[in-house]
Amino acid sequence: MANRERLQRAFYARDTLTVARHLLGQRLVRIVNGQRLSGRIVEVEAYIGQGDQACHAARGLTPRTKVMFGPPGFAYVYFIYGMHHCLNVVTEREGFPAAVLIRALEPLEGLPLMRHLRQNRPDDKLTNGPGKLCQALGITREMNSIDMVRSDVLFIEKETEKETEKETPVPDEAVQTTPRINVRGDERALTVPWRFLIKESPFCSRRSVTGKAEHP
DNA sequence: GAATCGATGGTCT
DNA sequence: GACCATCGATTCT
Repeated sequence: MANRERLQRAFYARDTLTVARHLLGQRLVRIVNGQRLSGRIVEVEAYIGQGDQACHAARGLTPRTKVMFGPPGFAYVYFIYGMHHCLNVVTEREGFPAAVLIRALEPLEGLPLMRHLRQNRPDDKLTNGPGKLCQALGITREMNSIDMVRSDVLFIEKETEKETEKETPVPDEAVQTTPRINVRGDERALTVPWRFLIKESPFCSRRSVTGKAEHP
């Protein structure tokens, strides 16, 4: 297999919505004991600055949110509900707290180990949620503040479409945006369409938001 | 399919 | 002591 190109600092050092949109289709890679575990990113959410009440950094710099105020391309991993971890990638310039939460993957490499880490749940439920994908890839708080541009254990590889050498492997027609899942805050935080997903992917955490289920 | 609820511990007031 | 960017089981329609 050819060596894939990794996403560089400049990719992350942009407007958070742009980064979120273009993370769709890219490949998240985790190396465990020399083994590759990876998945295609199919769902993300943007958390942007102190004006965003749903953003952990809304209340300013604390020990926990410190990474979000740092340079782009670093991992922000937090522990929640006493049992789950969630993975973000820091975006924008140093000093401006923002990040993209990785919410779901389509499993690509290392399925046997992922199944083991996920107690043999069905393949379409291995990584279809932010807590689940961290469990499947063995991502914990120990990886908080890792530089994903330089790390040998956690990084994102560029997926280029063979035919068209566009920046994104996912065309606009395949992308859907919705409000973010399970956030608290003011009206703006609850309604702003900062969740991005690949419409037809069966590996997203949910298909629509409090929406009527279209039934086929 | 949708709504409800318990588990469980770090973070911040 | 309240809150929580979740998950999975249970209990409904």
